[in-house]
Amino acid sequence: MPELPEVETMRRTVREVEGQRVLQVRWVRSRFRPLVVRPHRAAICRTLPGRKIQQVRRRGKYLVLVFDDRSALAFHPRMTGLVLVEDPPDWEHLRLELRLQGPGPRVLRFWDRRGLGTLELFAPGTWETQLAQGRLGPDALTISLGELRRRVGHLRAPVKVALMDQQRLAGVGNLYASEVLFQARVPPTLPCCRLEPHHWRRIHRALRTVLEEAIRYEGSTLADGTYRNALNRPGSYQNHHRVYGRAGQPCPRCKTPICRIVQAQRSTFFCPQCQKV
DNA sequence: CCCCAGTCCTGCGGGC
DNA sequence: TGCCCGCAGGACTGGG
Repeated sequence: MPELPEVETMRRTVREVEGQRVLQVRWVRSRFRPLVVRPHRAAICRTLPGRKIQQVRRRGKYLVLVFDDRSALAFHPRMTGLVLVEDPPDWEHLRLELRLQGPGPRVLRFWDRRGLGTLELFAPGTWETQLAQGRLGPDALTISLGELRRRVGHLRAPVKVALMDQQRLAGVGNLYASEVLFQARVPPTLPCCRLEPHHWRRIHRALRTVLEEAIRYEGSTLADGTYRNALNRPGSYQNHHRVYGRAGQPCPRCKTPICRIVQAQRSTFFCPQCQKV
């Protein structure tokens, strides 16, 4: 579930590790399948100890620790992963601890209940070309209108499905795709290539307003309670969702019941009245 | 290039 | 009470 607003909130709350030095890498064994690590654990154990954490960055849904030798460690939380400097929700799903030295937090943890999250080490000076430019599209928070149209405007895919393609624009997942399209008053099923310029202007504006609003509320913590920022605090944007998870409830704009449909095997929520062509 | 279905994983809640 | 099943979905894979 962590999408751009949740990972950005993680970044802001984990920034106090900047300037700290890594003392030790500790892989936590459990009954669950081991954490997926690229290229492999030995490389991380060899590289990290002694390195100073220079910056904590975010790109799309990835959180990136950039070290003093320009090597970088990217956390990808996927569905249930958390990066924490406080105690985790439980101890049995703790996957990794970095022991830290310095005036700030003593430890940085990666916790993941479902184990879909990944960890990836990048050689010095390579993370931006490999991850940020290679694998991901421009960040959804800062993408320009022209770039948005150039990257998705020609597709026959439904606009909601296209907005979630991380190679085209990075950071929007299932929850915020529905919220953005409601805010933009664009039907989620409309093929990208049938959208008009005014649709793209509204989508571009809604990307900024919805994602920034969600960041202000520190992201969404759904009913399962999983999502927490690095200080183990839940978000509150779930109290401001207009359509996500609200099937059958009245649209906040026109009171028409919100619809739920399935697109690309995922739930989409929208208002059939407000979101018309 | 494009698009779709299947897969990974764990916890939870409904049905019986 | 216990068990089975479906569901949640990000990103990757393989097929057409």
